[in-house]
Amino acid sequence: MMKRLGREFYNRDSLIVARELLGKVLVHEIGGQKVSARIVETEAYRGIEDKAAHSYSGKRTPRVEVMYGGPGFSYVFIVYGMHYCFNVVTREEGNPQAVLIRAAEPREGFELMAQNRFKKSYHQLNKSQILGLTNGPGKLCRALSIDKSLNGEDLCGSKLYVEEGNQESLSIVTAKRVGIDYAEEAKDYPWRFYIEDSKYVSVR
DNA sequence: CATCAGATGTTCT
DNA sequence: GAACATCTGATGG
Repeated sequence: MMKRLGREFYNRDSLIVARELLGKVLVHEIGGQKVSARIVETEAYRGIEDKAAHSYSGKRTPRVEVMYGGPGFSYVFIVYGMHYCFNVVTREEGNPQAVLIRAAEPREGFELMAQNRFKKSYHQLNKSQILGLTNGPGKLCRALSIDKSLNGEDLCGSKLYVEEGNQESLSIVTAKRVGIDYAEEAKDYPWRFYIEDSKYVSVR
């Protein structure tokens, strides 16, 4: 049984949390079932001063409200009208930062993930479907049954949380964030991180 | 393989 | 109306 990350882990700058989440395991327990995946790709969104962040310039709408709360809660929103994105809220109350979880490697609950993504049994999936289970922010949410009902969920609880992975040494790649062409100079900031040798990274 | 249209909730214009 | 922290299926190489 691995240790669950506590409140203080999340109460730091998004750039630190984004790096340190790599290799950790995202867990969702639903009705006795446990689904989990090893985080391999993240992006930091640094709040008020980050033109790519939903909370840029202190913008405050019902959607982003949870980003203004304390650290260690989930921020789930809908992108392009049909997909969910899962973030962990970082920094103290009033400082609206977050880390987007972009990709992960399936670890437990393969059957449920296969059903959620393809309405098929895991052993019926081809290679490309297996690699496509959780290699993107929307896919990951679908596979792990993460939707808007989990917006604002306490990640220090026992339903949706992150736990330590094995203490391996990772080769981390730093890159530009994805899908934020509108963000002017911020679109080029190197605030995306991924594990170099993972097959589940969304884009290279 | 690559490219592209189409799906559509929330926010902003 | 338009744009968006995306994915899928169709079409052509």
